[in-house]
Amino acid sequence: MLAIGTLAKRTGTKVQTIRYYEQIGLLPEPGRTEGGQRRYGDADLDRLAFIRHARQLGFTLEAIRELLDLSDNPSRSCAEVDVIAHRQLKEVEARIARLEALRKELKRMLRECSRDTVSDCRVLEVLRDHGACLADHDTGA
Amino acid sequence: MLAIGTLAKRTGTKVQTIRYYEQIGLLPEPGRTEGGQRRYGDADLDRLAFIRHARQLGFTLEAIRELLDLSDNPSRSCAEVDVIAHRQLKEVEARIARLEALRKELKRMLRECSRDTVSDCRVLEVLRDHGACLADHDTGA
DNA sequence: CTACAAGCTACAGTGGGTAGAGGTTCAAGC
DNA sequence: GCTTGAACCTCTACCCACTGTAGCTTGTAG
Repeated sequence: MLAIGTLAKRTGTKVQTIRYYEQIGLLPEPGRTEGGQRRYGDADLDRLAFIRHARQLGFTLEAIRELLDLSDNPSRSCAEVDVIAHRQLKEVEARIARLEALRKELKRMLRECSRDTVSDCRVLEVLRDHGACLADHDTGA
Repeated sequence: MLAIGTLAKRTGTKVQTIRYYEQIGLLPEPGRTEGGQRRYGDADLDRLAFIRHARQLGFTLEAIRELLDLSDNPSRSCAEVDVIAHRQLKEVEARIARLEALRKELKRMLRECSRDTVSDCRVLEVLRDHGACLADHDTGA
């Protein structure tokens, strides 16, 4: 049986984060020593490793909750997992597209900057006047 | 003079967000009607437009605060603005790189999925076992 | 003059944790 | 068996950048 600190080290998680996952019901309540300290088994280790890995791939805790539910029911269709992973892929791709647009505009701003005084700084000018901006980020909320 | 709702519409900002910006000192306290309602002028409109545009480019409110300070002192060196914009560019590029790695791994997972039952789902398998993962995301905290 | 949209303040909640205060327990060394 | 101190416990508050709600007041069009 592992103490919380050992589990933390093994999975590269902060101790507080483990308690947080327990609090929101992502990890089951573990057994306790007589003194009230948490003790974990191998199943907990696996589950936490799964969570951390999914987090590293950018899945939200809600998505991870779904994945864990599916994982606990081995007979259910893999298609449901597929849907979640696809959704995540789409989101990652959307974020990349958005960031690429930002990158482009930032580079353009910097390239055109005369590097003199603020009064004729191209960067500030672009920020002031959206019309001078070529990026296709939306002006709406 | 504009009421807060009009200013909100003109800049594509939520009313609450404008009040929030005032609260944290990003927008100056505007004049008020006798009844206590905020009224804004053109300077406020420009300042808020600047803030929103910088937000769309991913600048943090702290960075925007710095940019606004610089913008208010036209004689200062443009180089300081340059530093902030460069910092932002680096951050955007780092985030893109990270997301590209995630995208690659997600695609690989999905490509290899047999689409049968959960018990032999490749996606879950990869999540379970980091060793099966090719992505170079760090395993540490 | 009345209706009601739009404004006001104050506070709570979001996601995904992180940090600290103040107290208790475990395990190793003597 | 006793002491020490690292690691544990709970509880609360904080981070960013907002967003939403409750309960009330003000402005304006008809």
